[in-house]
Amino acid sequence: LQPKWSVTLNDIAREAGVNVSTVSRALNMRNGVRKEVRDKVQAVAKRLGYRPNLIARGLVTGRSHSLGLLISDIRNPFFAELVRGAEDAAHASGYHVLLCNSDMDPAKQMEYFWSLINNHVGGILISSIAIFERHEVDQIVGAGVPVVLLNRPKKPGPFSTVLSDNPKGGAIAAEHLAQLGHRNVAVLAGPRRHGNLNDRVNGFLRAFQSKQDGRNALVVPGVNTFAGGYEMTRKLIARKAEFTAIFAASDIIAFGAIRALNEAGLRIPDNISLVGFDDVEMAAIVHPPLTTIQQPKYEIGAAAMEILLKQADKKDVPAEHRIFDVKLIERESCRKL
Amino acid sequence: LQPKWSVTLNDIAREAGVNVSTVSRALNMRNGVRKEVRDKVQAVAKRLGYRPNLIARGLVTGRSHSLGLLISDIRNPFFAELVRGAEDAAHASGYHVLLCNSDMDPAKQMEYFWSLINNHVGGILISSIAIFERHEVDQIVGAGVPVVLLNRPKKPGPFSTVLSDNPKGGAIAAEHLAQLGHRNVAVLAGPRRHGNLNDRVNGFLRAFQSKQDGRNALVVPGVNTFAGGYEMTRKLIARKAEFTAIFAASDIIAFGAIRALNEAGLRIPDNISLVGFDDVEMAAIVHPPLTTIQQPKYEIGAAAMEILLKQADKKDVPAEHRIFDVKLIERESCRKL
DNA sequence: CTGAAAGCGCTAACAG
DNA sequence: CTGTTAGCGCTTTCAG
Repeated sequence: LQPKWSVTLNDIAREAGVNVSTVSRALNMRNGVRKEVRDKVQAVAKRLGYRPNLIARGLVTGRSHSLGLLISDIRNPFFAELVRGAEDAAHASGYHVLLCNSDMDPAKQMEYFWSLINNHVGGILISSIAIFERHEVDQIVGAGVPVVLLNRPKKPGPFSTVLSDNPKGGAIAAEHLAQLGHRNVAVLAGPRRHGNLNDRVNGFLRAFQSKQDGRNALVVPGVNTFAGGYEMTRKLIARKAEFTAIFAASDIIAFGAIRALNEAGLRIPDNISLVGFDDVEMAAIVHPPLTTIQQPKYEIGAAAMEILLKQADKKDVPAEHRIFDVKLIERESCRKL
Repeated sequence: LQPKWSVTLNDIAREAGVNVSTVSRALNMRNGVRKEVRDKVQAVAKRLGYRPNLIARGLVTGRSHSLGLLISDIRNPFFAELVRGAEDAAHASGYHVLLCNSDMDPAKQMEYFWSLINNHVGGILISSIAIFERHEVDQIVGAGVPVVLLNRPKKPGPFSTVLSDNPKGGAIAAEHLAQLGHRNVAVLAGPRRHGNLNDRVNGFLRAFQSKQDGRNALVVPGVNTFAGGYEMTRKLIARKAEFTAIFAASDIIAFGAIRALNEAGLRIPDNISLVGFDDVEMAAIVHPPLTTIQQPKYEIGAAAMEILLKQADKKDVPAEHRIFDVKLIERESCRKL
């Protein structure tokens, strides 16, 4: 049907008997074009099925139409929710998102970062690992692209941050378990260097041990996945640790714990109480329905993207910081001792 | 630190005292450059912190470095798994993926499609809706970009397809339920025009009703989400339909059904047996663990992407078709009548 | 209001 | 082997 792969401004210009620049102006609705020729140009464009090449446009304007989304694994439902919020916000502003899964691997993360830079994204949303090395921070800053971090507390510096009140969430979980009479609790902490998760367990520990009446928290590190939660719990059981409750630093870890507990013949909450963190959709339908700390995942993703959009393709927009509140969702995975 | 935003081939050329084209050749490791100057150029590039502008390169080579991923909702764990497979495959070939959530909305889908075209992606993987209108097919073909479909059976035509054997999966589910003695089963079918889901229920219906001994299947349409499964099941209960088992066309629908059943005081599998489709990770840990049809989601995504990569930025590569096998995973959500 | 020309950063002929 | 030139498709001066 079409001889050429795609039709360009030049094709329209020739067909309409005007100059390319006029076509450009006409199509971009700039004023400074007689209505008469503008209509004609637009008619020709339509007839030829013109599609603007945004890549070419971006090259000259210096503005991109895409943002990077650097997370650890989209299969984690927490990230799926977050990414959806971010994508919706980006789409509303006419931007695309490039999805990158780093698996918490610092090398892979930096590789993706530079690759995004090479593709001239307007900004990058990062939620893939907790802590950057100093030289990594320097590199990122040097790249000159706006960055929003979703995994570390606000810090003076060039990066915007948005996150939920993780320490408070941990504290709420501790209060809850303490109130139910639990004195020995295992905390499934996740990776040692994971900012959000660490904040949660630190918040938990501080609150739980504040009252010095023989409370005991046993923290076990691991991977922030279903398999990770499963493994941590199995280890716990194998080593015959004494505990009546578990605080999992994320729901996905809690789900793994449920599986391990079930396999070991331990019943929730009869033998072991369990509280998670995130309140992903599935938390309500696992068995038993999981008591957990809720944080607004979609909103966090959307808010982060909105900040990024403000900064994208601009310079010297100041960093911005937002913290979202958390709350306890009581379901059926905890019992009074 | 750097006065300019980013360093270009020109900067290197000036600094190294050679021509841009020489720099280009040297950096791209093309032969035809004396080792001596190549080393010098590369040294300068490194010192200046050169980053190739892939956007500009793409403009001249006509090749892109990104592919579109057009799905309905990343929050659906099935898609998350699929997307992860696709992204890994793309990344292995140096491509990025643009994630688009269409929510099964045909208009939104076409909007995304054109937007991807305007951004000159090398190909598009579509799994967001079942059936295209004729004019939509024409548009997509006319856009001249390779497309792999994940949601409709192989058809003679320009589109590659990869999917699992949905009819067989449905049939297996039917056999299983029939063998357990169920005669009245409700099937939670999902959207009427959803290719994969329709194939599953048709496969189910054909197998279930083949033996003419008074078997009865009641199919109820709805949305392919957790909320959708919940709603369909509530409707079923409200209308006091008679059934001893449910076949849900997807796990996510099954999860919604579990919630509705629980709320209604119906126990699984004591009162109602339930079988799903997909075998997402959560299927193993909901209560009770869900009997379901397994399909290789990650592999499907990866295979689709590999086909797309073969076709990306090339023309006249023939369409390719792959079908993946499915199998029954027996867990604890069904009982013998 | 419109055309001509320059150029974004890069590659790809074509000469030398 | 290397420099010169042209041009990808588009926007944006700058003249007219």
